[in-house]
Amino acid sequence: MPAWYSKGSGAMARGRGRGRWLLSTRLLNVCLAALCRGGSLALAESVLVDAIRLGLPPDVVTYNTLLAAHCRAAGLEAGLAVMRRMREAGVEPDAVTYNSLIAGASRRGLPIHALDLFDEMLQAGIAPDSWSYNALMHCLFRSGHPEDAYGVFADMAEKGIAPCSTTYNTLLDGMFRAGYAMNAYRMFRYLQRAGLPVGIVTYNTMINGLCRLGKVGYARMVLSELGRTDHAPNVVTYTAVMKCCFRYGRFEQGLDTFLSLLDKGYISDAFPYCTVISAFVKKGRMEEANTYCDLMIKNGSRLDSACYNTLIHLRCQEGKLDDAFELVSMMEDGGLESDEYTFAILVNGLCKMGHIEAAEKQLCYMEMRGMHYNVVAYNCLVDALCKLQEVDAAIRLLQCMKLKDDFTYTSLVHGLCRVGRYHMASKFLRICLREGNNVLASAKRAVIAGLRSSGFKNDLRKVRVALNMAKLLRP
DNA sequence: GTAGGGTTAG
Repeated sequence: MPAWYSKGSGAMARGRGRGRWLLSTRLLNVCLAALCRGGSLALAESVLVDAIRLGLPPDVVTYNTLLAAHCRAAGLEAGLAVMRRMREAGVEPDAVTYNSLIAGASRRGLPIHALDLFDEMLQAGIAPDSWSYNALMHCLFRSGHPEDAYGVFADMAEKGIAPCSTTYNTLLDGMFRAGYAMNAYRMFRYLQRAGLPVGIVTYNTMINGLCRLGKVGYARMVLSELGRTDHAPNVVTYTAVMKCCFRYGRFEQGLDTFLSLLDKGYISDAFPYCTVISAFVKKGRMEEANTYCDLMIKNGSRLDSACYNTLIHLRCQEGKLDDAFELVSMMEDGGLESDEYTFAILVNGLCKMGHIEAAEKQLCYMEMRGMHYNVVAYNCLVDALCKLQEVDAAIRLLQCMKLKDDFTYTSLVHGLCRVGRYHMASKFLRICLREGNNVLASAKRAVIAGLRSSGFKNDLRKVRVALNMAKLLRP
């Protein structure tokens, strides 16, 4: 050992040594974070292998970075695999590790997993921070458990963890999703009055929530209020506005919004492209949809599963099923999972091309993969059977569906009316109303007109009573 | 490492 090293300054030298390692691990982490952000996960993994080979020790931040990226790209399982790897390497998970996993569970709509992870965290003696509570609350709201989400908020207050702007924004978003638009609106006003944090995310949450629930007048008001503040509207604001235009039949206005974003170079990711592509697909303007697909790909931002779903939907609607399935393989080979949207899009595409058996197989495959019950995919098949006048097959399918909604019954009621089975249609309409569901006004009109023309007076009376009852009971 | 915008069916 050289004299300068041992000469009374061992601690300092070791300290300096440790400092050097810290710096290098930090550099490694920065490098991995950049690679993960750019979507080069495989490269990030190989950099980690090289670092370990060079004797550079990865720390908890290294693993947390990789874990978050894997979780985002391939789901919770992939994140859990990284946690196992870090434990094997002797690095113990911390609050950040668990927060990322809970966020991963949230993205996949897995509230039970999120709750289990939160418990596991407590068991391991890792104190949850405000991010843990925010992520858990977010997961519960998004998966349709608003009461439990409020419970988490109360728990947070009880533990003395101060809510931050994210907490309030998550609450606002959750209220909208649970259908409590007015409560959200009141809370927004309360935040303003009380001087609590109200930023661009808050405004965007309000505008989007109001638009989604059809309260376009209120949304306009909040948007013009935003114009009078110091907060600049951003690409998120405009994407929400665009979507609202498309939804309420103002196609040209939506397209103009998109084009001005494009013109000013504001489009930094694929979100606005997906909105405008699917609006073109809905209009049947496939050529323009393809033009913007090319632009989106050329734009160079990483394509995630929602982008792939948009492209797959376009191919399906063009009748190019082989290309659509090719895209599914491409996304899965790239480490992205197909999700409930992918399956609904495929089932819909198969039905549209008349491949009913293949659509049924796709539904079975979905169950085999252990995916969540997919009401949209089932509705596509119900609708296709009705359109083919196979209403008995549609009824059989409906009877084994775990969950039915307005779409299910609208398709069936329309289908039954189309083949002149008005008595059966009125029966299902009443079942639907009794279950708290509803059908489109056009379906109600079809049943009433049919019953009237074929002289089913008793059924007509029962349907009218049921419709009036439902109207009284609805908020 | 958490919050806001995008993708499916009548």
